[in-house]
Amino acid sequence: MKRPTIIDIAREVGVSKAAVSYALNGKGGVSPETRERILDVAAALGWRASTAARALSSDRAASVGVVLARPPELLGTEPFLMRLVAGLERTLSAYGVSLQLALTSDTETELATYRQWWAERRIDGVVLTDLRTADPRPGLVRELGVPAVLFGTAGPVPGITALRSDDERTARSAVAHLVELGHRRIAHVQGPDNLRHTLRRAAVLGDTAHELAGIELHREVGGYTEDGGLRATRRLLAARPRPTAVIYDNDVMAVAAVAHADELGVRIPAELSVLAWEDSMLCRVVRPAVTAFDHDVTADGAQAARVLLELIETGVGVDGDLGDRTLVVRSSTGPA
Amino acid sequence: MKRPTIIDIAREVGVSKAAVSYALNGKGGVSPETRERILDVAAALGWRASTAARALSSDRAASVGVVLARPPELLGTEPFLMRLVAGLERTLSAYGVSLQLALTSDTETELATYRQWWAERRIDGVVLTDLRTADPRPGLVRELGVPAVLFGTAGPVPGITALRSDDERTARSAVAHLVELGHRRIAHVQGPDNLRHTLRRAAVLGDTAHELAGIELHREVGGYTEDGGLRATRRLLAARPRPTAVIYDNDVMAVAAVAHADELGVRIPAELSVLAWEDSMLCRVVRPAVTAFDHDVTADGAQAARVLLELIETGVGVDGDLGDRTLVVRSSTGPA
DNA sequence: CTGAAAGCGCTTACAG
DNA sequence: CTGAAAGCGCTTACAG
Repeated sequence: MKRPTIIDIAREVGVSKAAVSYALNGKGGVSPETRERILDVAAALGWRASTAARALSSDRAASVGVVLARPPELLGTEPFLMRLVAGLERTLSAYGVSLQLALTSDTETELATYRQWWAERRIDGVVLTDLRTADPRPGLVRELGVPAVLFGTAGPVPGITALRSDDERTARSAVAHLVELGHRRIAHVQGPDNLRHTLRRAAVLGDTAHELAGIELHREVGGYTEDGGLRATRRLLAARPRPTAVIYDNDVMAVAAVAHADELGVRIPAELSVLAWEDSMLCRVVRPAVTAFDHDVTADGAQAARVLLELIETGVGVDGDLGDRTLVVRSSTGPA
Repeated sequence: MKRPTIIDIAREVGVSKAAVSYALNGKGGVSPETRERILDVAAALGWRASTAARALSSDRAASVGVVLARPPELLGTEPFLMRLVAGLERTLSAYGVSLQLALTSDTETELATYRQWWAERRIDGVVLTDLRTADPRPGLVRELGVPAVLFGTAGPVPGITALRSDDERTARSAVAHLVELGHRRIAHVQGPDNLRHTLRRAAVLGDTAHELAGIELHREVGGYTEDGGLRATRRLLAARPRPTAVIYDNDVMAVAAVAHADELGVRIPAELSVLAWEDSMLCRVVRPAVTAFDHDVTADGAQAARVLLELIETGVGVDGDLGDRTLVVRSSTGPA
């Protein structure tokens, strides 16, 4: 019941608590035999360093924070988020670092959370996702001096460690697939307009379509939600000439379109091919099943964790590249 | 950059740091004017108590832990988990308590995590989900003295605070719906055999079926996964006489059956009615859409957080009841 | 009502 | 290689 401290160990072994601390942390200043006895006693007592005490004296919280900023209705729906968290947590826990998780839907709260965590010395660093246009967060973490890793950016970000995702490659793969099927009127239903990577994708898709087939992309904003995706689809189906294929920025919007094809008055894929930027069980269970990009989110999360831990440890962050996406062709895409 | 401490405040205001501490914590021993000046200065400096220091002196980590023990492939798929986390986190953060999250797939690691968190004084309490048969966790938290709340039990658990879910009510609603449609051969595809609530549901469903229609339930173990659900469905379709309706313990298994009805060689609902114990977007987007039980997971999570915080604060935990489930009838259930 | 002091459990220069 | 000591930033009895 009473949790043991290094004083208990010191008493048991008959040395000073400093010696115990040195031994436990693998530093010099203790003879090999003494060290071994100390480690034995510590193990026997089930001792583990109090994070509070360690944090106070070494200024390390042994904890890393993530804020997921998503509208509540999407939190349970997008499998992506939980997989990312899983990847982060697995790696962090292997290094004895714990994960603090917060969920918010507005930027105000998110910023306040970072400030609070840092001021309370709860965390040693953060992972930032979903970089927005005019995003206040990079500025904030720079101001506070919080070690931060940006997850999934288009390119390097001044002063912050970034993990890039190769949107050009994905865009090329998506457009090539549709163009090969004969599509020339292609639309893109994007996520929220204030997310940088969604704008980036729109730009890259536009360029690629132009390059590969000399065509312009029709663009609609869907905002990631079922409802937004549905409304965007209605708008683009009303356009003349009407697109014959759509690239959706996530699984939720693409699947919403497929599930409501009847009400939308469109046959998929006969009249409209549907492709999703993100795969999940949703894409697999609707009919027709949705052609989508698979990728190893958990591995990406693990990489983010490693880069952040290194940044915290050494003070220098190394930019990296997230894993590539692979197109899984299913029945929702067909000849134009 | 330099994070302010109570010493900075004390110096600024011209009082002792004890006075600052009293004022900040709303205790007596400080005159109203002094208190106000202290609070003003603290706010101006952006001061927040170091959780490490506070934890060390008051033995409170201001943090609560949750371990989600699920096979990796289910982590991103079951929306339930993220919603539960969301409910917990919202409430905790309102009280300045943070959430430590760990994801594991085996009991060993899970137990080790609780031990470690407690030994390191990282948490003040835990929420336990998915109580298993012969579950070692209640014994462990009792042994360690960790305040714990059990989420979703059938009844009270000796020595631990429990939040009950009314499975009788849900079972009655499910069976009544199917019986009214004329079904007499009903099957139950349950979750993993080692989960106590899944066994409990099986028992309660069996009793209810007997009571309402004088029938026996066919039982299969599906294990919550797509694949397990599919295999269980194959088995029960091979039975003679064959069931005409199935109650699945979660959305994933029910939806897997609907999505693969063709391969299974069964028409839903004409030949087989399908009902899911848990609702999600998955149930809404497959065709036919799946009749399922909706409930407010986020509210349940919030309740768990409140009960746990109270237990930590006062030392006494008050058992409670989770919210009820409502049957959302869709197209996957029809006349026998 | 207020202040000086000890203590929470570690880490880490600093002398021996 | 080892030990005594200060310090991290709070809280809280304990005297005044």
